[in-house]
Amino acid sequence: MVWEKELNERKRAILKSIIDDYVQSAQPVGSRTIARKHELGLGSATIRNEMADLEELGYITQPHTSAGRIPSDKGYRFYVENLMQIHSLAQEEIAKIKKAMDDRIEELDQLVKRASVIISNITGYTSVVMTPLLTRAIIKSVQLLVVDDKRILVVVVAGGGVVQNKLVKHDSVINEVSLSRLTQALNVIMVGKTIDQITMPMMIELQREIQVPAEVISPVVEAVEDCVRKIESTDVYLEGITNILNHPEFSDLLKAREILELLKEEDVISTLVRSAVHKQKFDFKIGSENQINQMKDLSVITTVYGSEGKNLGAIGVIGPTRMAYGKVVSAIQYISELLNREITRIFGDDS
Amino acid sequence: MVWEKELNERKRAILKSIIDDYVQSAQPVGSRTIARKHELGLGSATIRNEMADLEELGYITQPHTSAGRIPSDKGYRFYVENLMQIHSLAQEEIAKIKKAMDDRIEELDQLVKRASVIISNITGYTSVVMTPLLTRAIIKSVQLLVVDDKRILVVVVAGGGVVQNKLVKHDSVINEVSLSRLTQALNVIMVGKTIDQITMPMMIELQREIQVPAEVISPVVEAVEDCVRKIESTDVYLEGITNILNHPEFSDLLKAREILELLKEEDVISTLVRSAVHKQKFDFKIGSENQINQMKDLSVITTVYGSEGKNLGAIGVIGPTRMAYGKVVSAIQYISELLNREITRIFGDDS
DNA sequence: TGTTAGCACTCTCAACGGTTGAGTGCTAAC
DNA sequence: GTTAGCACTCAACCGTTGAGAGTGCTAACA
Repeated sequence: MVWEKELNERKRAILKSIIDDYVQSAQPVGSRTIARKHELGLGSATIRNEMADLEELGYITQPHTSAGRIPSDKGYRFYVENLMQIHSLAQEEIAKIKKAMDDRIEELDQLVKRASVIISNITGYTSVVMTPLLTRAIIKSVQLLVVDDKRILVVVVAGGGVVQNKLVKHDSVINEVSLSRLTQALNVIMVGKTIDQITMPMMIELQREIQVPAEVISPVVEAVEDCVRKIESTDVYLEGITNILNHPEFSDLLKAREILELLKEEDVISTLVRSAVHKQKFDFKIGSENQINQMKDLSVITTVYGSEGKNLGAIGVIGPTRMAYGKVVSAIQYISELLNREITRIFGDDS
Repeated sequence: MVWEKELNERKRAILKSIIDDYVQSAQPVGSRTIARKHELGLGSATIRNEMADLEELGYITQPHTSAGRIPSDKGYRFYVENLMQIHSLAQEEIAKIKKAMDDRIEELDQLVKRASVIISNITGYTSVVMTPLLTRAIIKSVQLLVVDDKRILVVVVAGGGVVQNKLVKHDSVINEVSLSRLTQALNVIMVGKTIDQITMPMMIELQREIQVPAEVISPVVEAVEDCVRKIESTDVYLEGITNILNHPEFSDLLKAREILELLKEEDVISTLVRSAVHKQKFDFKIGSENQINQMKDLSVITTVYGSEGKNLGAIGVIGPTRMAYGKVVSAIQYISELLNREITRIFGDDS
């Protein structure tokens, strides 16, 4: 915090007033407005002088001469680090969240998606969530179920009780007995291991020992791999994309569309959120701090979630730089805590 | 078709020209434009007279005096029923579709969603799809897998190889043997039946016979019911919602947002599409033919899909009334045929 | 030395009014 | 029945203008 010295109490108060006002009104805020609305006990001329200083220091800018001031990215940055008030959620909001989180969801992915929906609803911005990152999942059990004579359902259960399944189609005739033998053999080989601990020789061995045609074994093994891949993979979801349109900075349709197109680019959002998972606690990316040029008017706030000190993913919101940071932070905080509790509940005593 | 008598060849040609032009340009089209662009061998004054007639008959309207004409809903209706040309897709479009449909998907829901994505891509409109309606699904097998000592995975396979699973949590200790006994008993009761053929007495009987605590049985049975419900339930998905913004009629942000809000209302879309499933072939809902007031500038084109003469659901597009009907119809037709083929493949010889 | 009132100046925005151009309806001639 | 010609209408464009908000600067005051 090099800047801290730079700004005395009064400048801070004024900067805070400017930002609070601007966030609320979306209009450049002038000296008179501040003198009137916020009780700083100062005349507008004094504030004018201070504002000139703040502008020189780069915390605020003027869209044009004779307009009020708006915060710069640097201003917002200072705000979130030093000035922002995190007012706790309103009682009715808490009730709303609790209600939405009410039904017990046992699946991890469903759970985080639900949390994302709630954040989007409460904040009125677009929320973003990364599904749990379960690297090197340990296989706990593999099951094969006969669906019909042409199809087998492969079910893989991994550590933490995460389940994936996949249908495989084959053209051989296969009876229950040999299938259950295959199931057993697969379990012997795979249980307790991660997918990359399972080597080719093992599979060849398997193929040799079991009297099941290769046309069945190889798609089944592939399906197991697929399932593990799905378990280990993380996706990034956005909720409430159209909330973007609710904010006047995007009332220009061209801009709005540009943003919407951008948000559809999975990988952009993905890298954005993924970087957050290594941080602790809250991570702010304000305006041009996002490398991407089209995002220079957007901010991303994320926090990590997980269980027992282990980060599993990140969750947060995307909105205009002119965002109600305090409110958003408190919402994310509250919901991510609920989420953590739920994850601990279902993930529980498990590795 | 009462109207058919109303319009002679020339009026039809002019109406078609107006619509074709307007769909392409989004501008009211004047008599001179038609006289020039389309070779009808008529002067603009003649066309002017005919247009006056067409207006009186309600096929076209004038946004204001001294502007060109735009088609009315009645005009579009006549167009799709009598005038529209269905030009087959371009070679590259076919290639694109084939490529996108390339990977074999075995899950029904995934498949129709994929088809929806393709339609949205090809047409540039928002596509809508209703997932397969499998009423009174016949249970083909129920499996219970131990995930860990607190959780059981319930897997239900229904007719057509549709699979659903659900995790259930319980607090009892239960061993493999009694679980497999429960599995067997469940199968004896349920296989070959629909969910509403399974009665309370059966379950009580089950509970009495098997030495498995009620704390386990009842959540398991509930989970089975849940799975069946999920199998039988249909959802409606939209793809490419933001495509709406690509059309000038929604360049008014207020209008655009209204539409986007509307499309978020699941039940609106749901009832819209659901009504289509009882039709045969294509169904057009043009502008105010949609009962909902906010949809008076939107058209919905749907067709049914299914396997072997059995309708499973509907798929189509939502776009502005000023839509390239011909192109959309050909795209939907082509893709739904592909979809039908795939469904027949995976659904196959099954009830 | 810090604060403030006053004033001239700047810039946006909305309203106004004239002009342009596309398109119509009507009439009269072919 | 068809068409050329003409007067008329109306939205869109554009430059002008005045109001309003806000600034920077200066001079006076505590």
